[in-house]
Amino acid sequence: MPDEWLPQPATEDIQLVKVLHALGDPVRLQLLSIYLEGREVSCAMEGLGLDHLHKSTVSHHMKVLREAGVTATRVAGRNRFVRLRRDDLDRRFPGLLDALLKGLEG
Amino acid sequence: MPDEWLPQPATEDIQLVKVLHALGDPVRLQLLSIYLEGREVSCAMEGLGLDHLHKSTVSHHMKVLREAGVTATRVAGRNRFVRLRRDDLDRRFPGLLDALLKGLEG
DNA sequence: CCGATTGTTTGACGAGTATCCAACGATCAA
DNA sequence: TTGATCGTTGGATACTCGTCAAACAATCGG
Repeated sequence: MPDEWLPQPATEDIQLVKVLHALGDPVRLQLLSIYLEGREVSCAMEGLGLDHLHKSTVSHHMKVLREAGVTATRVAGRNRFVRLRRDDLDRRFPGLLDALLKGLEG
Repeated sequence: MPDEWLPQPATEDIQLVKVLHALGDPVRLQLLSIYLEGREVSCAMEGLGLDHLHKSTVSHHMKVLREAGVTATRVAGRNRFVRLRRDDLDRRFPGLLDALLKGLEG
């Protein structure tokens, strides 16, 4: 059985204001910095700096990022592997992710 | 008497998460697109696409942008002239404003 | 001085949101 | 099948936020 993907907006439907709103939160910006490392991340991974939050809270933030078009989620068994929609975002908002990456480092 | 400026965070104190939060609102993103044109804008200017909002609401949004470090406000008589802190933002988050400008056009 | 203009402040209200907890469904392992 | 794991969903709660309205302060023009 092939992998399934959770619903997400089409590339051309990604709206800047929703992306900015999604990223204008400390927890979700922390998630972004994790995703920017390029790994596919599972929800319950530890050591992400989110251990102080309930799992349902993290799940909520991941949903916000997905619905804003920032991330894509692949369902494989019990696990959901989340990754950045880097190509889509780079095409839609060129330079934005690069600038955010720099800003998160500095 | 020289111009006065409303209080604003120092360049090195501008935080990415606060900038993104400030811009993650339709009205404030509209204000940004106006400021990006480079003009100094007075609060009660008409034809900015904000005629549907109460003046106190616009004032509130302008305050949010200033406290996030996005704009600077110069007080001259009854008027407050708001401009982008382009140099500060470019130094702190290189490429961010350029990417936003592109994203607002497209 | 007086009235009009410009913008802020305060309070109020409704909507949205971040968080936790408990319960649940689905999946995997033994 | 049984139990454990992964993540979502719903309710509850407290907090934030966007908006308007009214009052206010400061300024400018006559």
